[in-house]
Amino acid sequence: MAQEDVFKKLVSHCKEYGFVFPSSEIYDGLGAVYDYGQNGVELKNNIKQYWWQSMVLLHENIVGIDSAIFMHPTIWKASGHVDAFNDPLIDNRDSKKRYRADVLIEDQIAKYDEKINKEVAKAAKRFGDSFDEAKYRATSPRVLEEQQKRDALHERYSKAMNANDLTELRQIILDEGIVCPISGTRNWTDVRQFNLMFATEMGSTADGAMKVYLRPETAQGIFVNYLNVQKTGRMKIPFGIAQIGKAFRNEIVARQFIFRMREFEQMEMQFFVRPGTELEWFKKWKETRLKWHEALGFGDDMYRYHDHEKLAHYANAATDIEFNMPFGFKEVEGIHSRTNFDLSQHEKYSGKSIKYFDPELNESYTPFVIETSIGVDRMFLSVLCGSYKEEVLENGETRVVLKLPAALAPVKLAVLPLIKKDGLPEKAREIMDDLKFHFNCQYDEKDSIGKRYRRQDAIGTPYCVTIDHQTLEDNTVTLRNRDTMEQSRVSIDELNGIIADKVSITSLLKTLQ
RNA sequence: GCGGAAAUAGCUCAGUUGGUAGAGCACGACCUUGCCAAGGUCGGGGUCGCGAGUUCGAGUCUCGUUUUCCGCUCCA
Repeated sequence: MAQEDVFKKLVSHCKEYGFVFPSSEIYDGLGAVYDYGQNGVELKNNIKQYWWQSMVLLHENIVGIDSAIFMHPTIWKASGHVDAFNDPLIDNRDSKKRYRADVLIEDQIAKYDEKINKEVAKAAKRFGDSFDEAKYRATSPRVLEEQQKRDALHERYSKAMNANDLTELRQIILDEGIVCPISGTRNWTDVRQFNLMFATEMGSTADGAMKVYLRPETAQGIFVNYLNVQKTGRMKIPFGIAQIGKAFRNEIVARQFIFRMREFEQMEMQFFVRPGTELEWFKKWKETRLKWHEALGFGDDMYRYHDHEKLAHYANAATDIEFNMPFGFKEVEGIHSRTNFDLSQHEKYSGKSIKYFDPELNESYTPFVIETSIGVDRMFLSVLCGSYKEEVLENGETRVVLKLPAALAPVKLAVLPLIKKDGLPEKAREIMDDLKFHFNCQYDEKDSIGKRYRRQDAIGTPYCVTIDHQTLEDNTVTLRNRDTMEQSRVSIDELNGIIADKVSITSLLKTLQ
């Protein structure tokens, strides 16, 4: 089966079995926004728990925070987010190329300047003047005409830019007869402002309301709090701060199911180190993070590093951990050496010193930062892609099974009375009432036993126990394994001991040590 | 954003030159059965994505629109 088909089936499977639903579906949906269903939320919570515990429990020098989604707007000026993504863009329908509208117009202004200079040069030659003299005295009708045109255009353009008038920008392009350098046509779309950040207003909208943004990344919440945490937690460098939270990006093109969403969740850890040691720590976190992924058991060949050659403005080293999705190797996690860019910027824009005093060196400095940043939703998708299997059984039938790592499975155990009479349901309920305190159990008495096993396979439940007539006599049940489909007879008293350890996050964490 | 394709029940799909909305699976109740998607009876569920237009009559034809998929483009 082609990989794309697998992906399509996986998307259907997610909806059919309560993992992921399109947002606002009964209103035709909302682009690139998805909701997690009853099984999806369990899987997602387990992923978050696995990450959080691997960071905060296993590292004495890493603590967590939970910062607000709204932050002071100047933070996004300091971080570079406001300037970096605020361009008016226009497309040419024939060449299908996209241009910055302001750049097109500025090029046009430059063309007028060229013309004017040419005319001036001619005049200079004619009258034996120097170029500057000629320019100063330029009075030829041609020069004046071009100058007027240029100045008019410049004024109109500045006005439009200041007013952020996109319709006017487009009109200027049309009026000036600007053509696409590739297609040579004037078949332009509307001008659109692409700002990556969602904005809203805080306070009364009547007047004096402050424009605030929904955070496009969680990292800044850590940076602006790092000194609070360091001081109140008596943290010594090197130390880290972890955070899980929602972030929002107004993506131009958001596709590929939950891979690129407009509202998404990040798990970020910013690690503060002494300047000069950052590349050592970068290397260490690269390795640590890959191990975390590999511990899930999907196979080490499903992952690879992708080192960045073109670095972001804040980084001096960067790599991605990619997972082999049905649509190719795709970034799931980024590990960046962010230098002291963010902290320095916040010092500059806030005017406050946020330097760390290093008691060992007896000096103050702005720490360097190693960031590990993973998309929860991408992680969720990679786990599902790695788990989704269609197996051909001995009898020739196919079963769909999610071979989820037991610690991540939404339901750990299904409790199934073989038939729904003769006191078997009552006995099953007794077992449920005992085990439900230890892990997530599901009771099912509907349909044949085989059908119920398959239903549990489809949501990735690692274990099923079946209560039969023998159970009433000797207090034993059959324990069925999802992956091997093998059954063994065990005592009810042993159940918790056998299952609890295998399905706990702790068991997964221990493999990291 | 551009181009192409698609949208009918929870899922997968059928629906003839325009003439009363269908199947399988899934779901609910009851009966039967009893360890890997069993059988029977009955039942619930769709203004055919949405909005116009043509027509006596539109799931079907036309236009618009929304959403999804595939390419391109974009993605500190």
